[in-house]
Amino acid sequence: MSMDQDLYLQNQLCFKLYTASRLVIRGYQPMLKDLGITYPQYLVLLVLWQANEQGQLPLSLKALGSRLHLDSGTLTPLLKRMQQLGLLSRVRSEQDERQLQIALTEQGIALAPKVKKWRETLSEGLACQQQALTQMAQQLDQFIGLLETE
Amino acid sequence: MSMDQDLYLQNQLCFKLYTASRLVIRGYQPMLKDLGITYPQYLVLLVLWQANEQGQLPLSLKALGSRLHLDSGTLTPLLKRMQQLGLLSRVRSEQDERQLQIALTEQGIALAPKVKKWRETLSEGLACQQQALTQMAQQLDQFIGLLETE
DNA sequence: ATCAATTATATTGTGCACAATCTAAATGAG
DNA sequence: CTCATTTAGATTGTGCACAATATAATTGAT
Repeated sequence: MSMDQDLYLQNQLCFKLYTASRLVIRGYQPMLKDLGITYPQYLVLLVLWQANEQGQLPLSLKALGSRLHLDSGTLTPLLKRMQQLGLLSRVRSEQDERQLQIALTEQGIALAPKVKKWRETLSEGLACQQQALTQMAQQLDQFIGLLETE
Repeated sequence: MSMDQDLYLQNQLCFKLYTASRLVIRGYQPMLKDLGITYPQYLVLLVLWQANEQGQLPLSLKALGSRLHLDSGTLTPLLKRMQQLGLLSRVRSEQDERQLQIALTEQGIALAPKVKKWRETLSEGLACQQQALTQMAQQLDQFIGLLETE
């Protein structure tokens, strides 16, 4: 009847990641509610804001998906909802009609400064832990790197 | 037009957590497919296996939910599916009819040794990184602690 | 004892994730 | 050129997450 502690929930790295991720997303809810978007939609905007600043818009759905590690089954309906909200445009490429070109609208661009203000608030609660957070972020980068290349 | 790098996707701890979590879950798919369950169902089994070993079964839905940080909206349908699979039982408490008592069936108990075997395979790929993983696990524990008590 | 408040779970509705499959456009070897 | 192959997205179906609300059992103050 004995089972060793390999199978205890609290010893599982996968569970820690899953929990930490969900709790962090919960922390974003006040901001997301204010912006009228969801968390994955916020991640899409982060990609598009950076691409916009670097003159890389429009971005194909595939390019967006590879940055987020999400496929068309997830992104197609998500991007349609964001289009409905007026945050982005979805247009077929003329050179290659298979490709869907995603670009920001003025309304989508206009959310960036709001997020900047919210982030100043968000970070206060964790500011004292800055060094630990930086270290964890580095380790997560290494870890994700391992998983990506497998 | 300049936006500083606070809003770059790859600088967001939240995105790293979200990605790492999803990629790890993908790594579990071969095992989960073999067992015929999903990842959240696997986490439920981890809780129940440990509770069983410690003589704590049955567990109320609330007790299960507090360990997993999940509420009844998620767990009620999930546990019904696991009941359909024959992995656990759902019975109302006689002392307090509001409570739903969850217990393992023989079939649910029988999956544990299969998981043990799969875990030996899974860990091989990451074994060389053991120290880094342990350190990250500790940091995630601290981090989750911060988020839980807020 | 009674009823307002609390507690445990269920239900409803929205939005991801993701596997599996489908469609249509582009490519490339012959 | 032509047809098999590849590629980009869309679609379908299942199963979470979670907010909001509903329901029914229990508790507690009076």
